[in-house]
Amino acid sequence: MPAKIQNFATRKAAARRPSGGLSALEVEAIDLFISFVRLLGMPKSVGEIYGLLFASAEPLALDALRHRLRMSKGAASQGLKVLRSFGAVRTVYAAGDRRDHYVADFELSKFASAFIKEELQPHLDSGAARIARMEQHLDRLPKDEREAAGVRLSKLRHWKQKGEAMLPWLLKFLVA
Amino acid sequence: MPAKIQNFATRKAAARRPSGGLSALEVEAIDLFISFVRLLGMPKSVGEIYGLLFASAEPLALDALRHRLRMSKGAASQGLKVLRSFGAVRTVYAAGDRRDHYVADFELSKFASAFIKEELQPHLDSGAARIARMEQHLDRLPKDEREAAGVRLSKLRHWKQKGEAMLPWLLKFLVA
DNA sequence: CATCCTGTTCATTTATATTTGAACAAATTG
DNA sequence: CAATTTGTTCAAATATAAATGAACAGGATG
Repeated sequence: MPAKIQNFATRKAAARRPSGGLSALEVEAIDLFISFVRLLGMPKSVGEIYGLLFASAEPLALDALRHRLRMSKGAASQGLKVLRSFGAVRTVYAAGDRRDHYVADFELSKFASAFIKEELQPHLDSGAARIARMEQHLDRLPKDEREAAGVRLSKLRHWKQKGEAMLPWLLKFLVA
Repeated sequence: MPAKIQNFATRKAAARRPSGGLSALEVEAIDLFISFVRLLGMPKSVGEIYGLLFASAEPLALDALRHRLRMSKGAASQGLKVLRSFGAVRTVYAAGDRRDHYVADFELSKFASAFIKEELQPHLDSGAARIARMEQHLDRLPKDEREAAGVRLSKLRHWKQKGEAMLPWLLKFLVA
């Protein structure tokens, strides 16, 4: 019986969907978010899912996403997992339906802070550790090479410091 | 005759190069820059080359890079081309040697502004174009859907504005 | 409690990105 | 100007990332 309602809605909307079940507006949104998530190093499927949820007025279940995006079960499940993990997407209750229905959270900052926490911060940390190790090696260098290497190391420390100074600012800027 | 000098230097330094021709310090620098360039979406080979040049006191020719990094001719040539293209590396004159000798430029901002110019800016531009197209589509939507879609579009405009505001600031911060 | 429904996991397949090396071009040398 | 050196390009090979779909787990449903 819910199937009937869904069929009706689907048929009605189909008139505005030239490209295989997606409206022009949806396609633009999906493209936009694909290129956005790729910039952050995430798989395309994550962008597709978020893009469609962003464009959709109603919450969508995993199966609806699957069918409209022509995407495998696995990719949809994984993509939603990622999006849930940093709160870019959340489930809403749908009476009399035990599937999870998803809506997009509109805060850009969800993506930004996930990226900072999962990508930038770890890189800065491992960079700092490496610089520390390089300082150890410096001591064991013959004095003629030590000076040149020391100049380079101080450059690295300067960059690290800059990166560390930037992160909190960036976060504040994007979340605000 | 230059070959003899190089041989001597190579043999002398070999004592401090446990891992196949590279000193511990060099390996750390290379690792550091590999992860840095990967973050910017560049191939690993670019990080290897820059890392070794960064660590080296003397300018290195393409063949020297090739051999020490055990990298193909093609990859070394391509990598240097990329690095040259945004000024992360430059050639220095070496008397009586017709090969190009490369040194690392120490300005982090070279990477940063290349990334902004080649990645961020184009994404922002294409995003802006897409938002404009979406506004066109909006007009052709039935009025009941237009409102919901309008709210979403205004979110997108807000993000775009934020991105555009951030870029100049970011650039200034990193170049300074 | 057997069956159906929903979603997850993961080995395999497919797609994409990177590297290799041989062919080539250009410049230099004797 | 033939031979050599240096570097580039690009088609093919390789390595890496992502998507697929079948097997599975758990929870609802009758």
